[in-house]
Amino acid sequence: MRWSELLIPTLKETPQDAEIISHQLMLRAGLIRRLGSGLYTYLPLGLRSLRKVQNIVREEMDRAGAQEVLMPAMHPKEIWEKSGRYETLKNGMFRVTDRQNREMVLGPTHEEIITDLVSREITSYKQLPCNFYQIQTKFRDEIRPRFGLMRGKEFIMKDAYSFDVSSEAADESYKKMYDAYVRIFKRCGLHAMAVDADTGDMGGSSSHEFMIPCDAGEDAILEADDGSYAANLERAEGFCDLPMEFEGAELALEKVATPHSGKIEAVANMLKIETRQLVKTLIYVADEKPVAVLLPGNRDVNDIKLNKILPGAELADPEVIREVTGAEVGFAGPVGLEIPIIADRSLQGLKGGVIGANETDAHFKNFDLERDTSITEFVDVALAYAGDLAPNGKGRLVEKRGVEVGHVFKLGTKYTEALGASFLDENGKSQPAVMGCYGIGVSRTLQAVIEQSNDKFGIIWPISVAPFELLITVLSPKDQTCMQHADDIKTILEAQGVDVLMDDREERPGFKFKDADLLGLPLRLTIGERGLAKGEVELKARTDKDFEAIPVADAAVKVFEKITAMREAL
RNA sequence: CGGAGAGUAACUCAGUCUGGUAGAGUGCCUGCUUUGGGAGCAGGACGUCGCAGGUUCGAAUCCUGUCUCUCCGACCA
Repeated sequence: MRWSELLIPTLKETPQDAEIISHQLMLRAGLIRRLGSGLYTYLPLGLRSLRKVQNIVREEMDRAGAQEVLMPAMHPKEIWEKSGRYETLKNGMFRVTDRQNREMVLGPTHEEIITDLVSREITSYKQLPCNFYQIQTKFRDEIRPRFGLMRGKEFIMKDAYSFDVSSEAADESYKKMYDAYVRIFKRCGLHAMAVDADTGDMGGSSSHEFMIPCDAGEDAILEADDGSYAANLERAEGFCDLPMEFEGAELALEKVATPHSGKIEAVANMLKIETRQLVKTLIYVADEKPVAVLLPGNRDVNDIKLNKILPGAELADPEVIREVTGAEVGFAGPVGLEIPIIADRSLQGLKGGVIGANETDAHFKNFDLERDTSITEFVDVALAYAGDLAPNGKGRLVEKRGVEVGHVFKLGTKYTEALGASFLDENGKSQPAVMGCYGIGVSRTLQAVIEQSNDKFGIIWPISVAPFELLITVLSPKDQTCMQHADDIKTILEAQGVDVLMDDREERPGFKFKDADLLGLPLRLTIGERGLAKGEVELKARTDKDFEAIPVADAAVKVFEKITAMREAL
């Protein structure tokens, strides 16, 4: 196509409201424009790249045996009530009413919808396994949309749903999708990593997120330095160094005065000890009953883990704490408490610790966890930190940031039971199908590509998702010979299936080169009078420093070779 | 929703403290010159100063309210 016939509004200056590099470049290269917070128009170039990502996704889904469907974006409220998610997701959904005053929601995801379909259409084990996917706009009333396409109120997602006869079979389907995801991100030119993740509102037993490591990422990841383990911080398990024995391990409990020291740091300073020698005792209320949660003094509670152990638990109010411990906030300790005590597993074997004395302005030292108290349960409830030992005992955890571009879940029978998606097995017995769901943020993936691949001049597109594969920069569009050569080469290459953009604008060369680098198409062919005088044109990859002069007669062949090689490299 | 900041030309911003003719650069239009890394000259078009109210002889500027956008936290592909 000709540049002069496309809307490619490049910007010399960086728009004010774009913070991260990929967002800035998407605006500057004329890929997208904002309508409102979290709402973007894809301009011709942006749409071309988006389509390429979609096609890669489509090819790999088809290859993995999934069938494409397209479900409505607008759903009756009732179907969401069946799964119970109308309540849990309420605030995150856009809700609308029709003229009959019927309540509808704009779909944030489609587990309920596909399961409803499957409950009607899939009735026999002979029809399983099956896997349906769609590529569609999703609507979520995000608390805070940000970073352009990274988090929008409306975004394009590929969502797939598998149904199987058993959880073993479901594991197979999960594996297939997992492998397809690895291929998809690789083909998009992304360096993705899969990490253990929390299932959140989706429910189910386990999940992996596909993360693109980059500093602008919204998620924190902990990865073992030998690469043997990686997890979202929300989910990560880490071990502090064991055993936890400190000075005074053999001595009896001894009360010490700690006036005005209701904070871990203050006590540690006063007693001249490390914070990890202290035991943090937090009083929670779950099911209207108080529970004590014990952690090393230098650790914090992972709310997600805690919520799994004590659903709905919230930190107790000061009055409750006074009632339970008989002391002001800050002096709680496990000795003498009459409520259940759960302890983080890293405290196992603690000797010589310091705890609150359940008395204002006093602590105990020489605390021995096994000797001095009885723990109801040891659990993993602490937030993991960089520097912890990985759960497999190999390697130390290192923190990274990442963009979540995909998430695969094993859902079990949560939705199939709620919506009655059961089938008859070989014995004529009715069973709920075992489900999995698999999402890719297609529009987010597109931006992640740019976030991961750019330099100070602009985008560096991987050829698989570049809006065009080749840019022909015609330096003298008014010169008939230049234009004729450019047109000929373009025609030949287009006939061979190469996506060609020809910069035929009447602009000065420097201006066009700057735009070329900003757009970042993988290969550039420069045709100018100066080169043509020697019968040459110039070929340069976006990643090359210098161009290569080639005879104009060989240009089309040479470009096709290069493009083919670039395609094959992905 | 809590915290921080910003709304003035298509874009980047000055002007607001200390009220008195609406500004610059970039971009856009016309012409001439120029033509291998964001050219030069000349001319030109473009503003309800986010919106509403108030104070004042007079408001972009002061006051009140309100809306929008961006950033930091909880949500998530």
